[in-house]
Amino acid sequence: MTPDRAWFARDPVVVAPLLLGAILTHESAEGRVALRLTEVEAYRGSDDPGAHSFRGRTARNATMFGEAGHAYVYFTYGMHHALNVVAGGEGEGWGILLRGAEVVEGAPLALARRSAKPRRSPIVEPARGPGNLAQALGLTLSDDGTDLLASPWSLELGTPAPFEQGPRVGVAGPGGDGERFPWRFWLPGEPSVSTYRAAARRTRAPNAPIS
DNA sequence: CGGTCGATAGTCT
DNA sequence: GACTATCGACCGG
Repeated sequence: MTPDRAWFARDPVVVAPLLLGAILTHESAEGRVALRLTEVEAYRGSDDPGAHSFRGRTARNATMFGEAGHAYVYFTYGMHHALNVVAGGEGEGWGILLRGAEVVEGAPLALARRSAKPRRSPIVEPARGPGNLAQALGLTLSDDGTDLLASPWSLELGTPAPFEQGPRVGVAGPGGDGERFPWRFWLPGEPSVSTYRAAARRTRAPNAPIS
């Protein structure tokens, strides 16, 4: 089944696990890449300190406050893009971060799109982690706002499967008081699911050299 | 394994 | 000026 816009216009905590196993396909002049989603995270708005939309609409997160089913693509850490599907009603700022997927078609293209070529071991999971998933699709900020329910995208839900859930990766929230919600969902036993990491350390050691 | 750290630049205070 | 919805390398056990 191909979900419509109303399907996404719901609470992302409900929608996110339903996306597990879905096939998301992207077609471009370079070729086609199809992903089977294995790991996602739900983000809400004013009640979710871990969400980009927590403090309201800004230029960067504006897409999150728009129509459900569109892509919220952001750039972070000075080098990585990430892909979200906007969920809920307009103005709520809800979304679902796509964190991991099995590349079921177009693996050579997905690997060729990687900027950093492997130094040690060959890449076995081209779309493990949100940065790598976005890179496998060749996404940039120019893709922010694109409609995932229209060409060149297509989406087909999988059959419901058992999933697991736990705290979101790298989320601390303003104030650094840690993750509050178990809104990360994944398919157990999938190699394209990233390993858990808590939010990065926030304080530098006192007397650290300024170099 | 698990912990730690550098890269690198946009965003927000 | 600090932080970041990350990644991969490196190091110690």
